Amino acid sequence: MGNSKLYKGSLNTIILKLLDENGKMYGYEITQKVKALSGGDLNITEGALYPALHKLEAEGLLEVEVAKVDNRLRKYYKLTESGEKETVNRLAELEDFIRSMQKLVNPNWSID
Amino acid sequence: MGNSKLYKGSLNTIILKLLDENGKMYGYEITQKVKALSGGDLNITEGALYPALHKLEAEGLLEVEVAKVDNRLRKYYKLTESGEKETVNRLAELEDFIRSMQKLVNPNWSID
DNA sequence: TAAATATACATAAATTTCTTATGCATAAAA
DNA sequence: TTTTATGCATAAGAAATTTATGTATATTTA
Repeated sequence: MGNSKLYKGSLNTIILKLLDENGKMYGYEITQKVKALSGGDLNITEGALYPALHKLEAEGLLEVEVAKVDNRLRKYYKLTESGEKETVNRLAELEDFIRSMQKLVNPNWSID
Repeated sequence: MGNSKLYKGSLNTIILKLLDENGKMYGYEITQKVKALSGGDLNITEGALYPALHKLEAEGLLEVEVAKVDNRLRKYYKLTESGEKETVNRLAELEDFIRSMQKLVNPNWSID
């Protein structure tokens, strides 16, 4: 990411969850969505995003569908069945992480 | 860490906050404290902890005091003045991260 | 009492994940 | 017509970690 607001490892979880919500998305679309949802706060760099997408695909969590729109290439990614299961795990891990951090660094925080 | 529950970058924040709460701690004590507070969920590996402590010290955020207890060496770390200020910043960043993840992956979570 | 575990530090090699810097190409806007 | 936006990609380097060791003393267990 362009700034220091995200912890390493969280990018994959973001990608998986966005795909889970939106069915299918292409790389550039993901960067814009993250920027929009975070109010311009978070910038996913291409150097981080594309390798991450390729790796998730190599792991069998995503599958690709190439399309040509306005004479420009797009690679639509969507979750595989295995990817959907893994998304559930990753989100649970994120919740665990947040709860752990809550206990460790701030007993005043909590998750609803 | 020995598990996949922690996002990279969070270790420093954990160390700073624990020292802020407990005044002074030594490395092994930190690993045990994290294990206890997380219910055995989180394991800080020595390979991650000691280099992190050395780096925080080199940055001037921690200072060391060596002690010998039961004929065994202990290195007590505590926050410097600069370390106390930085702890506030790191905790704020962690809050920002959690709020960002909340918006991105689960609109149902919130921080009190 | 010998062996295993706990306490306590440390570092080095490899891996993962990210940033920064490029590169290519087309479309739209200034 | 030059800049910005759209859209992909990779390579070099940095940062934080894992995994694998190494050393040493104290305590527990078989």
